[in-house]
Amino acid sequence: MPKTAHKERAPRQDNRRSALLDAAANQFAERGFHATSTRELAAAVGMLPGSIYYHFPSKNDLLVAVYDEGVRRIETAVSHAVDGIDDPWARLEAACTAHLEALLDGSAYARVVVRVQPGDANEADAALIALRDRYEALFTDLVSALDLPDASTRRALRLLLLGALNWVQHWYRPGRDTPRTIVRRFMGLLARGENS
Amino acid sequence: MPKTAHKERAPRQDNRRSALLDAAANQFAERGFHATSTRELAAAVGMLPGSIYYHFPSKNDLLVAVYDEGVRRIETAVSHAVDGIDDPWARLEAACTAHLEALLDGSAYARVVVRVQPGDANEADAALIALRDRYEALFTDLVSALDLPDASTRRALRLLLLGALNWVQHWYRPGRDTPRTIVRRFMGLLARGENS
DNA sequence: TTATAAACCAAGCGATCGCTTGGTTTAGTG
DNA sequence: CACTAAACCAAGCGATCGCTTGGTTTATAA
Repeated sequence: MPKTAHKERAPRQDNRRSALLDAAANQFAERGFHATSTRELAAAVGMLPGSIYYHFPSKNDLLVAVYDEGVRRIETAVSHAVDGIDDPWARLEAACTAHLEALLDGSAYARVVVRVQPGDANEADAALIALRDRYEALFTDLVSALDLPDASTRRALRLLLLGALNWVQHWYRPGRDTPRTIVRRFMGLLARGENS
Repeated sequence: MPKTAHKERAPRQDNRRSALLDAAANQFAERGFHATSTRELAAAVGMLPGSIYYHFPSKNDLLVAVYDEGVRRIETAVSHAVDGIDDPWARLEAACTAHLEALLDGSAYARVVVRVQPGDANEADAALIALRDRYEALFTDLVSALDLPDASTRRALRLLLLGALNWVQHWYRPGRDTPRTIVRRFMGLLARGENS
């Protein structure tokens, strides 16, 4: 007996799942995961608290969804930024600028990736770490294209840069330096082999 | 009429305030501020939840006390580390190593300073930021002793280093590199004027 | 030894937490 | 139009939250 051909119906247009995801990104980025309640999120999109659980099985899963989208957006921005550039150092600088712009000018999704720390969502930690590792592999490639002496130096440069960049949101003030000039200053501090 | 000479009695020896502070430092460092409940803290030192409020007026104030102690310990470690060293770059490197050792090998107090972010404790934010600024002024001095072209370069170096160092706890694994070698690699990546 | 304040205990208050359950409305499909 | 599943609402459950209040024990100074 043939299994019934079960056609899945498409989502409706008044679906507020994306609005809910946006609200979660904003709240998680600004107030942190634990400080944000499901009732606040529901109120932000004009629905009742229980309705959240039609779209996501738990608050943890909602965080993972936001985090995933955040990683995806940064990856996209960085990939586009380095596209068409040949010089390895110029590629790295373009990537850093895109990374920083995503964190500072960009959407709240990107900020969640940096703000939420391991341990904030106990059971979802593995998923978050895997996502972050996937993104940082992109930087591993960019650094490996440079002319550096050994692997430990490449690793140190990658971690130095990512750390410095992710920390910027702790002291950044919108009116002052742009992401571009910040990255330019940071790169100017580095010793590029025999200095260009 | 003379005001009654009111002699304040000294604290008793079985005072568990410091044990409570230690427990708070550990929990805040490992699980974050919001994820730690006052009941957990009380249980960790073997007292009842309400007894906390004899020592501290609120959970926020407890955080500020831990944070203050954390800043104090890092300041002490860094000050001792640079003591007796003359060369400005060597002083900066020693300071970075001490800073990193405090974060990684050191007590949980130091980790709280880096883990807890603005917005985690709404009303105590100002106090936390003031404490962190006080500490970072120490680095401002160290960097200003270097022979660097202008103020923006000094500022960039300070923020680059502090960012990279504070981010280390996200990827550090105790078995591998020591704080000393990590700092040495970081400093090796920097362009020191006309390279020594 | 006695008075006093330090250092807690015991019990619980009101609020809020994440989440569940059963029903209702509504948009899309045949 | 009839039907079905998507997308919610309405109401509240049990648990946990930070914190309070009134009483009890105990170390210390006089």
